[in-house]
Amino acid sequence: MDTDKVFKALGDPTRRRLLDLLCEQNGQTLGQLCENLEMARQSATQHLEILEAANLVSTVRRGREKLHFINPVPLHEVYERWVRKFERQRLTLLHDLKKELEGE
Amino acid sequence: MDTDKVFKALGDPTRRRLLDLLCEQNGQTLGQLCENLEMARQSATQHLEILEAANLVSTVRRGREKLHFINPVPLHEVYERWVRKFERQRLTLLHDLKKELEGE
DNA sequence: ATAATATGCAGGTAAATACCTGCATGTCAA
DNA sequence: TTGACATGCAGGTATTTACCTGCATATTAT
Repeated sequence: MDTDKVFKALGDPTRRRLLDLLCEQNGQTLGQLCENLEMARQSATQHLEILEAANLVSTVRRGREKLHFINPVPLHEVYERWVRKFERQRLTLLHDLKKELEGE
Repeated sequence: MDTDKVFKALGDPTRRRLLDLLCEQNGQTLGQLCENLEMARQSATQHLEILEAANLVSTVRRGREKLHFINPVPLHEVYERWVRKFERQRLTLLHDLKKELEGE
């Protein structure tokens, strides 16, 4: 997994909106997705390319249409490998802060 | 929580590195953090300001030093409110894909 | 007091990013 | 086959971003 691509992809609100839309209804076409965004089709295409490069979205052609499917695996991997390690800190934060303020 | 600020903050590898450094040792000064980055102090300062604006880092002044503490709460909230909703999709993805390929 | 240290502030530049318009290609339906 | 439709491709621009240099301020130690 390319962690940087995943985080960069998630760093834009339009792309998170696209993932939201696919979460509501998976397998939407480019046109369908565009109806819910306030931007030109080409802009949406670029966002979808970034999501696809991050492996957050997979596509399948059906005739002249392109269907988009969400892939939640990278999200879960990001959580497993990156977010969880910080959760331990929640318990020790106040303790560390107090110690530091006391001059260690 | 400002979701956009959190995601934008996490979208940069230097800022994720800073969070990693704080995870290893909480409460580091700006100078300590800079020793582990290959960039000017002012650049690191800007990154830390972004992390602070996203509430991922809190700071405390001690004399002429500025101590930085990681705050994992926004990360956990991002996970709770945003990542979890996509996990359900993991089970239905293949099913949806198959249905779509068959022409629905 | 003064020198060293830690950080803050004010810009300036180059690259990345997000957006667009215009035209081309491929597919379906009448 | 021809017109309508869905998407692809090639640029162009304006904003944002990441980085820097130079100088200012505040704190500590001698």
